[in-house]
Amino acid sequence: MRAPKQRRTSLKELSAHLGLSAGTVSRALNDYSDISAGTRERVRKAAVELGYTANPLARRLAMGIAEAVAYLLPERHCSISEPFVAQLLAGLSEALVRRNWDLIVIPSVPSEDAPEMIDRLVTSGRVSGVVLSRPHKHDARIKLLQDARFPFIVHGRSVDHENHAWFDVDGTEAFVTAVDHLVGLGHSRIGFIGAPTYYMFGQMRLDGYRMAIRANGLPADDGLIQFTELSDDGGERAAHQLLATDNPPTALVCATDTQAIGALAAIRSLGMTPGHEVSVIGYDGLQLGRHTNPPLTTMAQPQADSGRRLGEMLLSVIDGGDPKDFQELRSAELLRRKSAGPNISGPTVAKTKNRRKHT
Amino acid sequence: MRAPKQRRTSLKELSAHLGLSAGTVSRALNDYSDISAGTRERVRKAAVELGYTANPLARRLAMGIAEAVAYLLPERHCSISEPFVAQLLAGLSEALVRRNWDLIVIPSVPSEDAPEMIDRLVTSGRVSGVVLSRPHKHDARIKLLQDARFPFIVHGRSVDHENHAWFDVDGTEAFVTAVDHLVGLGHSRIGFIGAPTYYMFGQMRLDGYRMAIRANGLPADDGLIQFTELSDDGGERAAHQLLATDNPPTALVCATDTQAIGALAAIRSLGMTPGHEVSVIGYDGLQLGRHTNPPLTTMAQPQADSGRRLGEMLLSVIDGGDPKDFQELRSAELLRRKSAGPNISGPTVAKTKNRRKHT
DNA sequence: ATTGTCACCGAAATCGGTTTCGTGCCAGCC
DNA sequence: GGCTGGCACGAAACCGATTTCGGTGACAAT
Repeated sequence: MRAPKQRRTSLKELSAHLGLSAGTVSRALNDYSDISAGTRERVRKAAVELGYTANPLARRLAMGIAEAVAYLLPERHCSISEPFVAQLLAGLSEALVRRNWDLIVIPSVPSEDAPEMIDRLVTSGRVSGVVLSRPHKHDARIKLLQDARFPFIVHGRSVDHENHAWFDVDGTEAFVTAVDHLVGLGHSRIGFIGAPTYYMFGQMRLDGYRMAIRANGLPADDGLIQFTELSDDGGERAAHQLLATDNPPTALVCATDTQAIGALAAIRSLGMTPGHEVSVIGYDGLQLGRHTNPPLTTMAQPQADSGRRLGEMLLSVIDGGDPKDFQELRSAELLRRKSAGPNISGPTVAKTKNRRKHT
Repeated sequence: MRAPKQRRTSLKELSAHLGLSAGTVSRALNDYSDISAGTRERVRKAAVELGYTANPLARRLAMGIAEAVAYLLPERHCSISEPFVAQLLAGLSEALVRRNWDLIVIPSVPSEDAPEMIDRLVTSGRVSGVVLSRPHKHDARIKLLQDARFPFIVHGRSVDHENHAWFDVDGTEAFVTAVDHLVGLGHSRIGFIGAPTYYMFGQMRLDGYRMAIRANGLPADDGLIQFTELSDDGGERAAHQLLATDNPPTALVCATDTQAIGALAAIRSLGMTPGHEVSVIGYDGLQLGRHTNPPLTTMAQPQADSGRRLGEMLLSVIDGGDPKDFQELRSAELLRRKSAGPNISGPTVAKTKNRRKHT
């Protein structure tokens, strides 16, 4: 009833206003060399006066460029890692907005539908690139995108990460650091609460744990390892399992902070004090960890600008860069709070010397 | 080097393959009545065989419909509420994908840039609707969208919510419930840790608190009210402030769960036990609250399907529905865990009878 | 046999841009 | 003066669809 929907000025109107042809105006605005400096400026001025900007839909169709990239939402049961999603999207969209590109969000689909989803994405022409996160070790989506020769970048890695662009934090290194820290505190029975190993990050964090256990000359005991879902509930259950054995660990490293928070609760519920009888180290660097009981020692990910970097790198790949040139590995760093303390139990190591389950 | 980029089949190719004109094929696929049933089926079949789907960019241009909506990311310092963003986006995109519409994410901008941002969104033609969240009481973006007569829906409300579509949880009611619960537990000095009141949700939760205080015949004491940022740090600081007075509250209600978690930490750091000496009720229903120390009693939001509802309602508005017909209010419900217990301190009420700070 | 109707489809305009190609004009040069 | 060569711009094709309009053939009516 009030102001009508703002009508945008079209190229045709602008060119009529200037007494020029549409093609000329278009070339003037796009810095073609066959336009005189005079008219170029005249066109520029008129464009801002009339508030002209090219209709993105028309331009995208004409140029055959989507000017948009897709972000594939992680699976729903990864939901606890969601605090990062918003940060990531903010960074991503900021990187894209500089080119006036759009970021479109694609809901996750059951893995059997992945081929169809990728195909739609690739052939529809809606997007010129894809960001995918939380990759599986053998991720069907990655293969499909590679086969289609479609630009993409992975937040994380896959077993085939030699051949694609990615941005990741070194989870293996982080768990070596975490275990080393606990060993330095006198712990020798260190449990591992892990994520499903079909996730690449789950595997790598496990690798780091195992490497560090061996490097420190500790016995490998699969009884100290529990895989569980990515939630506080999962962490709590796993911690209960590990602590209920006859020779329980004195320290736990967890694949995520939320699991670690569940582990803290489990320890308290057994009448023990986390960071005293049983130490806990998480992974993520959640802000919330500052106010858990006790404050959570954790491997903090440097992910302030990961979204922006992912965006920039993907744009480079879309521009024709070799994906192999865009692989970036960051390090997590130990954030010492209060949940990891010195081992106060006696030297139980000897007891376990020759004790091994499976294998 | 392997398979070339999948070329999509165009309408022209499909029509050539069929020996029909492009227009006819298009109308056949779009159920025009002037196409014989025979050819319609023939076209349908050929379309699936050749894997034809209309190029979205071309269709959008031709029809003048963006087939996409924008989600405006909340401001960065709202970051702690981010766990919800991913859920919301998942729901939203699922609602849109049924129509084959896209969800595009717009980074937040400083409020002085809001007019330009909204203008670009409205005139660019990239989107046919907007979802905005965490609205301010007087939100410039809302006014701009209204003036432009552009379809939008608000996740939350504004002072002008009579006149636009929205989806919200009743924060006022929730805080009445929370305060009533505490009063029922014998508390009479109940503190409030709030969000900035330029946010509509901040104001409404405060309103609920004040209403319930008055309704229970308790003295209004602004010394029991602290506004702070939406984080655990903010909650901790605010709780410290409130508990450091000579006549501290025996219970706290917090505008968000993260603030409440900070408050729990503050109480512990003062040597007291949350849920015993001082009770705490949060708001959100974060999963993590199950494993705080003690488990956090909270007003749980029913937001499993809020994203989907927002999407559906926005689509209805875009389809020409009256925004006033699409306003939906949900209720939060009290989730009793362990952080709110009976008042164990003496009847300190009398002492405060005539004590009032600021007015 | 001519006309009118209806069912069905082709041709062409359109959406709003980009890009290729061609052309008029003027300067330079022999 | 005529020829060449740029410079600067216009005309038109094109991107890949949708939609309007008009036309053809069959068939019934007169």
